[in-house]
Amino acid sequence: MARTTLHDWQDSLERALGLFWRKGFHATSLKDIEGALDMRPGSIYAAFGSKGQLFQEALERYARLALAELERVLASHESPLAGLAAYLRQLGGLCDHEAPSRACMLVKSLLELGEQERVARGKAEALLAGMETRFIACFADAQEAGELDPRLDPVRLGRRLQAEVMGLRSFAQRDIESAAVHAVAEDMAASLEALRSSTA
Amino acid sequence: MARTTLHDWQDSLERALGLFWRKGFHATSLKDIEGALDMRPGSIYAAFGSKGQLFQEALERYARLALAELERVLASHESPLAGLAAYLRQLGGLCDHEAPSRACMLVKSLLELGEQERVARGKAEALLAGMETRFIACFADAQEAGELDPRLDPVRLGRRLQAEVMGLRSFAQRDIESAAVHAVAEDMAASLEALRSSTA
DNA sequence: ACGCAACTTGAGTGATCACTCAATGCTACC
DNA sequence: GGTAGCATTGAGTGATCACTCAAGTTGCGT
Repeated sequence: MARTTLHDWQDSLERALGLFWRKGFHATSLKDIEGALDMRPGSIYAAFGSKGQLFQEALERYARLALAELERVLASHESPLAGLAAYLRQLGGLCDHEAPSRACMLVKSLLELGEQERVARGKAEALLAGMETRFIACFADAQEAGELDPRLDPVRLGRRLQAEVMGLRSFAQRDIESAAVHAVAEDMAASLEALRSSTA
Repeated sequence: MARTTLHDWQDSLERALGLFWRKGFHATSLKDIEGALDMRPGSIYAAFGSKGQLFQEALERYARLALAELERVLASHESPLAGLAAYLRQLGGLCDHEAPSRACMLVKSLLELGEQERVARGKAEALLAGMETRFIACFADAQEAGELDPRLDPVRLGRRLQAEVMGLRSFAQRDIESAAVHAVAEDMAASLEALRSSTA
């Protein structure tokens, strides 16, 4: 029939994700994307539609990976609270690994995008809501397991945890010693563990 | 001698601050600024030098106002810990007032600016460090007043508080019910108050 | 071997970007 | 009232923006 595609869609998306995560939406130009994907404008538009649509695909991929990582950490711990605490402690190591940015791409997008980019902004909001939902489910699970006082509100705890993660990762974006980030993460994790019922 | 200035420098800066706070650095164009200040490019450049310098002036003004507000709340409470808790609870009302943005402009800038805007980014970092310093001083004061266990580390507590404020305000930027933000703020404030020494 | 169709190219689109500067307007002083 | 001199104007600068499309390239079915 026809010529085979030269570029792998997933791989191109991965490269674009790195760019957008590091530089944000507005500061990333099509020139940057052309360079990172080694593609010319025509191919990019044929594959992804527009800069905005490419950004949205990148957002979704980011959120999928972030949720998968959370699931991985949760699965490797015996209880929901222990899993969440481990997740926080792992975030304490943000400064120690190379990544496009230490801040959460969803938060960066939430703070950067305005009315002009309504659709992408809405996507970021929805993906953050998804993370919140997962956090809430963890606390509900902890209650079912008798790990958490049943009088506490999982929704409230989930939202607080999301705010703490947002704050921790934004704090890590500062030009600061790795130890400071580890310490903040440790304190947050300890607070979480302090919720554990003494009867559990 | 000469013609008197038509525009008030402080007032112009205030308008620019509102724009930058709401839309961020990249999404704010000189056209936007011309409109908000009712000034033509020549006047803007004569008064502020460049878009980047105007942004930096706005950042500094923002930080000065934010610090002043913190001082105001602290002064109106009898103890450092009570003041900080009140500050957090006040942030819970972010959704209830009209403001350019519910998120902190320093955090928005920290997450948005890259290597291209190194100077402005550095300024945002320095101003955040100033806020951190003030938080730390509060905890040190609380220890001197016997309000806080002297074995705790004020630096560590100050950083954790900054991360929580960053997170709370970023969370408030979500399209969410005001009550949810109030609840997160209340929980953070309660955690802070739980630090109070039983002997105080 | 060939021709079609899908993929890729890259010069070019108009719009908008931050910014400049010669001309003009205005006021304070003489 | 004249004028010295700063404030202001706004059309215009080259660069860059996101994006298009006709032409070229290539692999697959026949």
